[in-house]
Amino acid sequence: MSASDFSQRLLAWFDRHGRHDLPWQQDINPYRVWVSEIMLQQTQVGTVIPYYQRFMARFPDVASLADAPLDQVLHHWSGLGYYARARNLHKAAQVVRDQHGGRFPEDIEALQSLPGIGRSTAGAILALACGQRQPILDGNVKRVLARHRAVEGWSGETVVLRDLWCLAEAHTPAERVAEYTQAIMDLGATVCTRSRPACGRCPVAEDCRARLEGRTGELPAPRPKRVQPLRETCMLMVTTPEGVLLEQRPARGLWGGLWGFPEVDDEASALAWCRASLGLEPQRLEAWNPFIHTFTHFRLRITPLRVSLQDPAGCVMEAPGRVWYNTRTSSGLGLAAPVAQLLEKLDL
DNA sequence: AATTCGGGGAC
DNA sequence: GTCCCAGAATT
Repeated sequence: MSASDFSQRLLAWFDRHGRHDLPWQQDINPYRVWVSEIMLQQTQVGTVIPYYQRFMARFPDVASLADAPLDQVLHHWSGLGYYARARNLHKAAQVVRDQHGGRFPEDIEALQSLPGIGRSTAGAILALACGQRQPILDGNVKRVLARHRAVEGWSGETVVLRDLWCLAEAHTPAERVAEYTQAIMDLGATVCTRSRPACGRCPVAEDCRARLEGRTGELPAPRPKRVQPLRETCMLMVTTPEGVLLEQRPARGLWGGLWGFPEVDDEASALAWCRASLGLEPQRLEAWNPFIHTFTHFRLRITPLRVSLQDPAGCVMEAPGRVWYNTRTSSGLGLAAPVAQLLEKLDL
């Protein structure tokens, strides 16, 4: 069975059963495809759609994104996770503005040199928005190809990834490449699903090795398990009539560039923090129930500690990277999910 | 080559 | 609860 036959069957299937009404499939241009691809990295379509619509309403083109403050970009990203994506998106928009005359480079190498754009995202932009024959290799394509050709091993291993890229390259057609690219992703998302694939509706089932060998349940191979470490932190919620204290986190690392509560190790450190950073001795420290926040690679046990200051006189209010957050006056800040959660409960 | 980046949907 | 999603950058 030839590669061209594979793409032909996918295209015929796509015409009838593919998705044609996703937001980023309307008014297609490199910018709109780019933003969608970044948001969709490690994030499901259903989660992305409302974020995408808000983001495009506020930043309709690359110029508006490049000219916007990073805080606003992070604000529109709040809750989506992987915040380096938003920082890179903003930075890349400025590179496009300053070094490419405000137009997206249509060259795979130039595209890949932009922050946040790797091989698959560059290929997706050029295939979907420019009609260039470029392969992609996202989670959907990996799953479809690994099953169809019975590729053994986890795609996190270099050799497996190399094999999958070769297959992706070989299967990508010269004609109708944009539709093919959408087709193989749609197939992975709606038919060749991770669990219980609908092989009865698959256009390439007849020569799918995983199906023929009854191995759809074991291909593609899952990533090896690892025990998730448990870390602990206390989030200090200092409230005054003016609002609650938030600090901006360092640009790099976890929740980079977002605003959050000051974090300390324990209650003793909390008292020390108040003395050192606010210049006062808190009368009362109210510990809320701890809760667990789960990340991809560890779990975080968060103990909220509330310090209520009725009269903040004598307190150090102003400092760089510090705001007194209040739902009436503060908005447009990027907040990590558990911080947003706690702010809701504080009900300022 | 292995680790680090979030949050939520699906099961 | 587990797994992983339209991955890329960093070490």
